[in-house]
Amino acid sequence: MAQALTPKGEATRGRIVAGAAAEVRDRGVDEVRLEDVMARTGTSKGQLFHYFPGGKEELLLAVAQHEADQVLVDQQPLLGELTSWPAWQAWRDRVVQRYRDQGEHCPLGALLGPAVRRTPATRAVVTGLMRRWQGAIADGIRHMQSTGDIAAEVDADRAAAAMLAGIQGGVLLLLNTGRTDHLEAALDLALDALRGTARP
Amino acid sequence: MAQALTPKGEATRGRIVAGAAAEVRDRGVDEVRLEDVMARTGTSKGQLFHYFPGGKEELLLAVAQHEADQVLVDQQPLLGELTSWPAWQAWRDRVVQRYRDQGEHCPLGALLGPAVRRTPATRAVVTGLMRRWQGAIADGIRHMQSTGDIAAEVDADRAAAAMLAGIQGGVLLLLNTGRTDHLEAALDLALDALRGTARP
DNA sequence: GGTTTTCTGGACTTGCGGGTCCATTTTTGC
DNA sequence: GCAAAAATGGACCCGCAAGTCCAGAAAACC
Repeated sequence: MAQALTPKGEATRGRIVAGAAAEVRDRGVDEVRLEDVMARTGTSKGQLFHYFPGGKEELLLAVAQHEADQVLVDQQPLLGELTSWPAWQAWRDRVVQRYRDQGEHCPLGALLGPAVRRTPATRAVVTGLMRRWQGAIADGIRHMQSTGDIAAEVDADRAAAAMLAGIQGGVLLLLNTGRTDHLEAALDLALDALRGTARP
Repeated sequence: MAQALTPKGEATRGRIVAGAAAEVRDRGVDEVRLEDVMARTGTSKGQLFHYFPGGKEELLLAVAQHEADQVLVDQQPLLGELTSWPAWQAWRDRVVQRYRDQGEHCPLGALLGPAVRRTPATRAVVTGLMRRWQGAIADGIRHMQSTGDIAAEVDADRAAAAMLAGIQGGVLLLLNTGRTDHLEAALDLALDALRGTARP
C-alpha cells in the first residue's frame, strides 16, 4: 500500500485526506470537487494523483476509512468501559452529544450514502466499523451479565445488534429532522429493556 | 402544479416518473442519467423538460414523493390495524419480508442519501413520510393501551420514535450487510419491551 | 375545418470536472 | 556533491450528461 513515502510525503498525503474529509463533511460526498480539496489543502492536481493513483475513488476510500476510525475513537474510552449502569448512561450521553454537535455534517451518513456504497471496498469499511461497534456494545453487555446486572439469558449479540440499529436509525433521522428525539428514544428504550431483565 | 394536462400528457408524465423510479431503484440516485430514463420510457428530451421544467431535480423530487407514498402503501392494511399482538407480529413480519425481498434496491435508502437530501423539498418528503409512519405506529400503541395490552404510562410517541429509529437503522444495515439481523433484532426488542409493560 | 394549444423528436450547445502529462524542484542515499 | 527517486505545479485534454431550442405532429376547442 504505502511504498517509500518520505516524511514530507506522508504529511502531504495526510493533509489531503484530512482536507477531503472536511470537504465531505461540509458539502456531502457527491459535492466534493477535487479542485476544492486542492484549494483547501494547498495542493496541486499532480500531488493528488501522485498519492492517489486511483483518483477520486481511492481518495474517498481513504477518507471513509479515516472517518470510520474516528467514529469509534470519539466514543472512547467510554465505549470500552461499559461496566456499570452509570457508565452506560455516560456513553449514551456522549453518543447523543456527539451527533447533536455534528448536526447535519455527518461523515458517516455520507459514507452510507448511495454514491460510495456501491463499491465493495467502501462497503467493507462500513461493515467493518459496524462489526467493531456492535462488538464493543456486546462486550459491555456480557460484562454486565457477569456481574448480574443483566440477565444471563439475554443474547448479547442480538441485543447489541438491536441497539446499533437504533443508533443508526436515530442518526439518520437526526440528519433529516435536525432533532435528536429518535436517537435518544431508541437508546433509552434499549437500555431500559436491558435494565429490566435484571429484576425477576 | 398541474395545469392543463391532457390524458395523453398525464400518461406520459406518469410513465416518466415510473421509469425514473425504476432507474433509481436499479442503479442508485447518482447513477441516474436522463438519457437512460428516456430510453427506458421511450420518451425524448423535449418531453422530459416539457413535463419537468425544473429538470433532473424536479423529476427526482417527483420520484421521491412517489416512492415515499409507496413505502406506507406496502405496509397496509397491516400498519393501520395494530390492534392485537398477532397483528403487530404480522406487521413486523411484513416489514422484514418487504425489505428482505427488496435487498439492495432501496428507493428509500436512495432518498435518504446525501445526493438528494440537500434540497429542502426532498427533505420535506422524507420528513413527511417519517412523521406519518411514526404516527401510525403510535396510534397502534395507543390502541393497545386502550385495551390494556400496553401500560398506560408508556409514552406512545416516544416508543414509536424508538421503533422507527430501529427500523431505519435496521434497513440501513441491511443495505450494507445484506442481512436482516439488525432489523429483526430491533423490531423484536421494541415489541418485547412493549409487551413487557403489560405485566406488573 | 381552422386555429390554438399541447405534445413530441432530436440536433446542438455548454460547462463542469476528472484524469493525463510533463517540466521543475526538492529530498534521499551513497 | 551527485545521481536517483520522490514531490510538486499547473497547463491541457476530453467525455459526459444536463439543459436549450425549434420545428413538426397531434390533439383540443369552438
